[in-house]
Amino acid sequence: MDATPRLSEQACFAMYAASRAVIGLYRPMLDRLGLTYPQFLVLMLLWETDGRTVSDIGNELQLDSGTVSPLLKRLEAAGFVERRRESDDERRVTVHLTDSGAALETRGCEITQVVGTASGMSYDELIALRDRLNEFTASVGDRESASENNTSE
Amino acid sequence: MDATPRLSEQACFAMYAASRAVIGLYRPMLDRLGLTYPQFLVLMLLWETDGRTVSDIGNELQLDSGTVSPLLKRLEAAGFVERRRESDDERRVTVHLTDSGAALETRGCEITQVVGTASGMSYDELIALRDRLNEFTASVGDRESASENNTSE
DNA sequence: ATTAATTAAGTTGTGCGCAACTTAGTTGCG
DNA sequence: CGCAACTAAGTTGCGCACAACTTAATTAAT
Repeated sequence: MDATPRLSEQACFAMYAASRAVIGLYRPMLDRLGLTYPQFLVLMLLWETDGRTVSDIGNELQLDSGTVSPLLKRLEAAGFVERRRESDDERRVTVHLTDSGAALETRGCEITQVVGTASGMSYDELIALRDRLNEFTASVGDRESASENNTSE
Repeated sequence: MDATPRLSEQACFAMYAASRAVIGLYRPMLDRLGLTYPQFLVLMLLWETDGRTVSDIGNELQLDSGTVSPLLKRLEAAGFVERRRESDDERRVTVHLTDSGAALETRGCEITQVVGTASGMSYDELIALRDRLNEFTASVGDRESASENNTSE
């Protein structure tokens, strides 16, 4: 029972594999828009609320500035967003959709629909799976912040 | 109903976030063994069956040679595995645990136990979640191989 | 007002992950 | 045999992820 667990039995590996599989499904569709999956996630956030700060985007995606900053740089180079230094707090940079970035919204929504269909699950099943994963992430997140320092060697 | 979906409502994002969260939980523990999560996965495969080929490992992890080859190179440099050209088919390279690599098995198993506990889910819940994710991955995998060429533009 | 602590964003370095390509060994078919 | 098709592994290039660090602006605390 407590022998070496098989890789195929691991829920963690299943998450890792599922995550890459779904990104792989998005890839050919996003390629045609000139986007990667993380870039697409940023645009989804901005379609919902434009003008977010870099750190807000990082919090939503659970990514740090070392990932988000260069990603936004590429999104700006591609012409989908603009970055503006805020005058009331010069440390802050807000990110704004360009016309070109805003115009992708319709196509982007279609893509999420297609992916949902390809999952082979019903709407309710997807919701249930999502909620389970979010519980898992929350629980794991607590553990991480709890054991900042004390991984007793 | 068909408005722009919120990021927080997306099952795909939940997978992406959960995958990174669990790898983040593994990280400090694996760090102490001098391993990354993908490297740990390779060792799990070899603990189960030693002497696998590079392509077998790639198939199991669903990773291509562009990812696996340099990963194995680093595992070899770290002294956990050895690679051997097979004499019956000179194209094949088999990967073998060193004593040092084999010795990590006990510690490795402990780590998976700890992560299971940190998930905040029961054994049965984890099994159910894993099965759901594997269904999802399988279904998405079919879609990908099906639409190799015909993403009608 | 001065300065220490904090915060926001960005940079650097390493290791994936994957597409596209290369190299070399094997097989198939005339 | 000769050679095209295939296969296994590896290389290159780019975009994440993340740790560790830097820079610059703000706040707090005297």
